[in-house]
Amino acid sequence: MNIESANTELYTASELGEKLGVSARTLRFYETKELINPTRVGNRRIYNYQDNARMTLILRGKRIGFSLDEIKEFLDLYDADPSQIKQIELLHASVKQRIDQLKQQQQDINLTLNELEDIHQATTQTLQKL
Amino acid sequence: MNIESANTELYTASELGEKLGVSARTLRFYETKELINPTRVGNRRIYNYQDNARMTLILRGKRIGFSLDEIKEFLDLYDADPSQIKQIELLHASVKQRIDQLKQQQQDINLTLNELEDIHQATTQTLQKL
DNA sequence: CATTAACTTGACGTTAACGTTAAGTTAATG
DNA sequence: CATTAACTTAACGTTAACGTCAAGTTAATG
Repeated sequence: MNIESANTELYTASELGEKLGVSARTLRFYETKELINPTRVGNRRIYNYQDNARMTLILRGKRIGFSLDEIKEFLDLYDADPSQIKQIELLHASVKQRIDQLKQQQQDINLTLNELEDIHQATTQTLQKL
Repeated sequence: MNIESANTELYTASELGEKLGVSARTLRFYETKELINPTRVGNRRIYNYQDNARMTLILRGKRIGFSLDEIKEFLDLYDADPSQIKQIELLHASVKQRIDQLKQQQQDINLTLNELEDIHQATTQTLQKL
């Protein structure tokens, strides 16, 4: 990375929380769960660009409906050491499982969306006739 | 509905639970939450085809990541009396909200699926080379 | 430099979604 | 018809994901 693109944005807990729409308590909680690990200056937490990115991933996982434990597994996959064959096989299997689960979820969402859009059309028409 | 298509399949709590992959306790719990309302014979619960269908909807909602309260709202929409204009407007608005939320979720899932499929390809290749 | 605002670590409280006994009731069967 | 298997309600237990004080510490500012 060259000097110009060096990313130096830093946040306190409440600042990052504000930016992401979560409480500072939530950030501390995620830290105890080892989902994030902000730098300390003294004993104050400082969140950098990567912490921000990691939190964004976490929140995406939450919107999908994953538990924090599942999200942690997920993140650990990214961090896993790929030099061990056993590790790769585990990774391979668990990634496959996730993919299948998400595809199931896509189907569920599509079914639900279809029904909701039918209802939406019907109500829209009914309201227009008034 | 004619006689031939009359659906007469009936289940006890544990039977339906077995069929759906949930415990009988879960069915009772959902009943206290007013998500389902099986017929009673004496004080034994009997679940019919419609209870089954309703449960299938509920479980789909859960897979999508909705809370039981959200699912109840959702089901109440289907049951809502569409004769009142105020009701229709409420329905219209809340359905729109759900649709938006589900579309956001689709995006989140697509992003996640793309990343996971990249990983899956990589691990597949690595394992094939051995 | 005194004070306030923002931070820190506990620790207890809360809600959701059930699991798990416990203690009694009913249906089925040898 | 006695017993067992499946049911019932009631009540307490558990885990996840934070919220909410409380009590102390540090940074910023008039």
